[in-house]
Amino acid sequence: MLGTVMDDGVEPAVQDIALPRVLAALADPHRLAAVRFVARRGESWCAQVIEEAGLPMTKPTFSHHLRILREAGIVTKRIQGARGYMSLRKDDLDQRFPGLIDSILAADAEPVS
Amino acid sequence: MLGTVMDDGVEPAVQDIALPRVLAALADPHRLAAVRFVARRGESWCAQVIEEAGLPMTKPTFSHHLRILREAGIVTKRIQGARGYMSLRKDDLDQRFPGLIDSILAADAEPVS
DNA sequence: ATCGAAGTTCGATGACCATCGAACAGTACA
DNA sequence: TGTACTGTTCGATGGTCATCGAACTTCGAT
Repeated sequence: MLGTVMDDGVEPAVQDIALPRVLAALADPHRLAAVRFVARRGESWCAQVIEEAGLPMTKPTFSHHLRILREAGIVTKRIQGARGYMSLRKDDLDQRFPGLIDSILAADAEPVS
Repeated sequence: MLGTVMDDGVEPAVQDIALPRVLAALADPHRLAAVRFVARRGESWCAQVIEEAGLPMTKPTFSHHLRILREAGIVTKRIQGARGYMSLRKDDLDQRFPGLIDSILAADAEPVS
């Protein structure tokens, strides 16, 4: 059925992923760097992304960005123990917007300020 | 040479087109609708885009959006007579980010509010 | 139970942005 | 030479966003 929401109402279903929201989410260099990181390294937890991707921000700020990426339908979150693991929804994005994520990830990564 | 600016210093050279700026420019539904219009109809002047694309905004606001699209390297402007004609920089965008524009334009267009 | 670690939520703040009306600068035409 | 049209520039305004510190919750380990 259309319009179905996920468990906690944050992550949209595949058919509800909206292009402007995806583009807005990826337009932020820090969020783009985070997405690049999980695309290359696979499922990662928050502190790992912040540190190893070199994101110049605190945990509250990253939590804010994570929410935007989830609400856009770009990443999904899985909780295990005390950690929250995030991963790229590649199949869903490919189904909704074929070629979009690949062309974005193929672009040269700019250094995060 | 790298870093070269265009005639009026607004439109970037091909190698200076930056991905976050392109994504931010296309993240606005009104700008995306304008880009879709010129991609489908070819070179068009401002009043034509506003009216025929059904953009709910005044001329000053469209001029603002046009500037952002030009600064992002998405469209170019040509002045003839009293009119300013805008067109999509498809070849430059394809060279810089292969497949990006095609995947965006291939997505279903959402009605402009 | 206690302590530390992982993330989230909650204001608050400063910056940026979309929007408009008014005024302006060109161009075309009568 | 006016007159009408095209589009830009200039404040001003209301809204959204990225950022942080502080406080909180949950989990794991001691």
